[in-house]
Amino acid sequence: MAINDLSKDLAPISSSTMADVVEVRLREYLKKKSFRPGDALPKELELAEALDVSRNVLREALSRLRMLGMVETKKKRGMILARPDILGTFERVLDPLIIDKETLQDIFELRLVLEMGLADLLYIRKTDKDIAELESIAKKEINHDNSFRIKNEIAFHGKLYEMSGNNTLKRFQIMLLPIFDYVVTLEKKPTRGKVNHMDLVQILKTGSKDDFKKGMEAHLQPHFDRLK
Amino acid sequence: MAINDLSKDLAPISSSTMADVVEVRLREYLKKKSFRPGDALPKELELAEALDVSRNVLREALSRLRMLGMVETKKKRGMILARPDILGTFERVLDPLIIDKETLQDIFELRLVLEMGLADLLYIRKTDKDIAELESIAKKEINHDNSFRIKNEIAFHGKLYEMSGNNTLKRFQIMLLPIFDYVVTLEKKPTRGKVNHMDLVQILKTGSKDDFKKGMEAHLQPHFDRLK
DNA sequence: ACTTTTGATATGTACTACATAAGTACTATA
DNA sequence: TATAGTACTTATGTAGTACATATCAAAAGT
Repeated sequence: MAINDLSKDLAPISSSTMADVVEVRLREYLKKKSFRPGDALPKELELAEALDVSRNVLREALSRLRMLGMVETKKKRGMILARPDILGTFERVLDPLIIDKETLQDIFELRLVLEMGLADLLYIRKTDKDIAELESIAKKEINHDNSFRIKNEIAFHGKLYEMSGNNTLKRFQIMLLPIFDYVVTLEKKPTRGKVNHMDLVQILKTGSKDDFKKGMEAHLQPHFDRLK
Repeated sequence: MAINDLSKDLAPISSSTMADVVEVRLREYLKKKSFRPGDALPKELELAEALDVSRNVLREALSRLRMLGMVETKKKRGMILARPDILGTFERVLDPLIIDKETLQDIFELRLVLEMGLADLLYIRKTDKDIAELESIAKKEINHDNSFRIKNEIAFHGKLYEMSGNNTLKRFQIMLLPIFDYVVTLEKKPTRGKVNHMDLVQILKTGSKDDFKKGMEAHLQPHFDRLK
């Protein structure tokens, strides 16, 4: 970790290419001029000239901003500022095979934290219709083989996030899921909490928020037991 | 006219540029060949030729992967696969001024969820030393003006995340903080829960995990009250 | 007044050329 | 023989030119 910090502090000296600089400068420029989404930006040639770089370099920087969704370009109309999809960029680097072991573990824990903290939103926003849907999901997992149960596990918890009424949160957890599964399958022991999905549904129907928190804790207990 | 409208509806098919395609192809390629971080990649010219695009286009795509930290390049050595910093990319688009209102609200809630779910990790990993540090932070906020209290608020909750022993989580919340503050300051009413920081420290010292969860809930209650 | 055509223009793509840094091989000297 | 130094090679970084393509705008024709 100390090494990590060090490399972060010292790296930029050699690693700053023109495209890197231009990317930063452009970002500063967009912020400073406080463009609003939809506003038109100067032409490539004007920007390149103003920054005193080739159009090539400028386009490499623009390509990054385009990927992030910060700008959009059309053939004649030019460039306009756009709203980046904050999770879309995240998704691109979320590959279990690339992420280092510590971070994988961190993400595994992160999802546990989310799951545990979900109760408050749930009890503010849950509806009878939601609970009915959740119940039908939970019912399906009875009398099915293991591979089905995994899919259903995803559906169940996904529905929980959906019930939170927070779309960003839901998308976030969907992205985290492969990582979570990856870590879970690394440890081969099949985990089964004392509280199952149907129990949780029952609590949601008639129980208090505290009941649900305790239920979820019991449901996830096998995962927590592995932490140290 | 109907045909015209139709073509408008169907247009987006061709809206991907070469750089977009190459970016995807490269990512697939890296995945398929299951390169490990540190492995050397083919030269730009070879890649460009294989993909049948100009070096320009290839470099625009590479520029994106470089930004994400997926590849690193050195002058003669060529390119190597690297570990992307999954949060670094996130940070780039996390600007309250760009994000739309709904997402801002989502992120606000996301942080509340994290905060509420933190207890389990905390009670697995907290140490006396941590608690002592947390207490000293909490003590400082007595007899100070409001601007100081905000800074201290950040320090206190930051320390909580640190105590979770999850570095990714801590960095994540640091990035979320400006958004959180932004939303909080939008609603001008100064919020103050029934449980303050010193109370939370006391609970951490002598109370149970459940006590802490209830304490945190009371601490954040003013925020939850605003949700609907 | 409406449609068609034409022209202007900004981005997308390709190609060339050279600078620069970094590895490699070869040579000279102790 | 070992070492240091030098020249060469090579891959990326940057600049510049040229042309394709799509789209907006205005002129032209009905």
